[in-house]
Amino acid sequence: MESLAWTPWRPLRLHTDISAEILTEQLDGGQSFRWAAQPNGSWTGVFGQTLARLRTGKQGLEWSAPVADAAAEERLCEYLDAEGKQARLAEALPWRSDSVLRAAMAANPGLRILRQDPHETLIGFLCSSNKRILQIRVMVAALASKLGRPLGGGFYALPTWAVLAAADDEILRSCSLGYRAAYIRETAKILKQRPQWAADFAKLTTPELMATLQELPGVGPKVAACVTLFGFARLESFPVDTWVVQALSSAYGLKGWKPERLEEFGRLHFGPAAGLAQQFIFSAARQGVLPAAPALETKTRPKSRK
DNA sequence: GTCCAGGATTCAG
DNA sequence: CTGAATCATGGA
Repeated sequence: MESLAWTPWRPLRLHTDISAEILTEQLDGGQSFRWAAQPNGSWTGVFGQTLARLRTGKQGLEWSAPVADAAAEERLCEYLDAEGKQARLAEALPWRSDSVLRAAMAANPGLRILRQDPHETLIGFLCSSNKRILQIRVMVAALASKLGRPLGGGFYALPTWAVLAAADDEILRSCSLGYRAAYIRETAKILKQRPQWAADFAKLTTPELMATLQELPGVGPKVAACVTLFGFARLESFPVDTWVVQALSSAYGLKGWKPERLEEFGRLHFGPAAGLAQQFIFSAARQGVLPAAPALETKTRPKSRK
């Protein structure tokens, strides 16, 4: 393996500083599947064509990148919302009147949506159906290392649609994709014909973008919502997965609601940054720190405790 | 061996 | 149209 020259660690000034725990939640909490924790506690990952390292030090967030990549810092600032666009959106969420959201935000203060590349987001969530986050990361890592462009140090960018469309069946199968291999393959066949797909899609309104994404094989309502949220920075998009269904059912008392109706509830209740609220609730639910529904709304005896 | 996983698609009613 | 079965794979 070729050795790679890294820049020294340097501070990355964020509008809202984040702790080591929040950094972990952002990089490894199901938004991106491209970051790996190193033994020394730092993170190494790829976003777009950029390879970088991140860690939290005494001065706050610190970064390092291959010395050859002069644009890495600027890309990291965009990726991590260093400017703080989401701080204002988070403040405007209805946490004052919503104790569940307030608890979820308090559990992960400063948590933000990563500003990801559409291509990597679509590949990641095409792999996501019926899989755990850890396994999705393994699948995506295999696609990168077997078919992607080397970035040095044993790291790889994700393969292009053209490469994926032409990839040998054995290679795809060896990535543990299961039935999702067909999703990747068929979507690749379509998108390799239009290299400007991401720029074209970015011009669409969010409802149009959602509908257009769902024309792709393997993209349903939830995957489309994740791609619009994480890959196209549509903060109003509200993905409803199994965790959100469970969380809205138990914490908001919306029992038996179907995903489509829960998505509408999320967008109406949380507003322009519903996707950011969703990420707080998703993370809190996975961490098991989401409060239960108020006793008034539960029909069973309110006093039964374990 | 059984069950389930940041769901989507296909099929039955 | 809605709801259930099916999909391939790995880990608990």
